[in-house]
Amino acid sequence: MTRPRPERSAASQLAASGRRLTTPRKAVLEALGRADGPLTIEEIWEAVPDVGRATVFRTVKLLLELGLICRVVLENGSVRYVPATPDHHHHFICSGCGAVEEFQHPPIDEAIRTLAESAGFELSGHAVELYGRCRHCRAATPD
Amino acid sequence: MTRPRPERSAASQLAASGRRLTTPRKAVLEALGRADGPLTIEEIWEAVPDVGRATVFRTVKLLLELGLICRVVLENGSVRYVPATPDHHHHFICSGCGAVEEFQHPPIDEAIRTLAESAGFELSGHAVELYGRCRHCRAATPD
DNA sequence: CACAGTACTGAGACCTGGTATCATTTCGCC
DNA sequence: GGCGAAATGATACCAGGTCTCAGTACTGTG
Repeated sequence: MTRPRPERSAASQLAASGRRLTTPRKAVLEALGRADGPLTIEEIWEAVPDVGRATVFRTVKLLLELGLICRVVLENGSVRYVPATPDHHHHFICSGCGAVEEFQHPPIDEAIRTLAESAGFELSGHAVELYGRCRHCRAATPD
Repeated sequence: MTRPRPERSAASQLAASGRRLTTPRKAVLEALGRADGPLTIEEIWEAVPDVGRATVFRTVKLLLELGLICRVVLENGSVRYVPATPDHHHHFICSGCGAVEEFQHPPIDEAIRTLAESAGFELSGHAVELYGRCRHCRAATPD
């Protein structure tokens, strides 16, 4: 098996700060991996019986800090979570099916950097979220 | 007086949908205008005595819908509000002083449009927020 | 293996931001 | 002035999230 296993990096990332990859943590990570869309905390909790609500919150917070999962803010302000690719990326959120696609697009980052520089800002981070309808939903119900 | 008064447009915008520019609404709008940074709901409420909490929430929601104010999501997820310019714009949020600057930068929008098109997305909207330190704060405490 | 120390957990109380309800008030218009 | 719609304030309520705490699981050291 040469395929990288997510647990592997999760475990080592946690270990690096004296944390452990426990059963509940593994379960939350797997639940997010199984899902075919972003989940709310509530949905994660339902997908993970035998794990307390507080633990789900704690775990999600921890995984966020470690960059193992990613918070997605929908257009209406509600938040959901998806497993993250470690690289810098942005999200496209489909209002039809709720799917979230990650994308990278250097021109956007480049434009942002240029702007910040010319305005004298020192960037520490940025968030870009796109809202609309994906190929699938457009094909299903074209205007 | 040729200078456009915000109340003017607010009143007409409201009237367009059968709404009224009442005392509490004017007060909320003015409180946001007086502030030199984005306010939380709580701060708005404190700045506006004699207005009920529920009314503040209702008013903010309404003003948002009308585009008269703008929601700003901070890096930690908390939300604040600033009076909006009616044009499409993005935000730069300073982690030092909390100031929010609006900016327009066509290259960013252009890059986003290009990306969406090539991926087959139908865009309905997008959010871009930049986080970092502004000129002032950099000057005050340079690294 | 025993033991000590730390990380972690579940249950539930709690806190906080926001909404729903409803009787009352305000405003625009006739 | 009087009518009806819009708006309001008080308050009860709900949901998302945190805190506390007693107990459990794991790690490593002798």
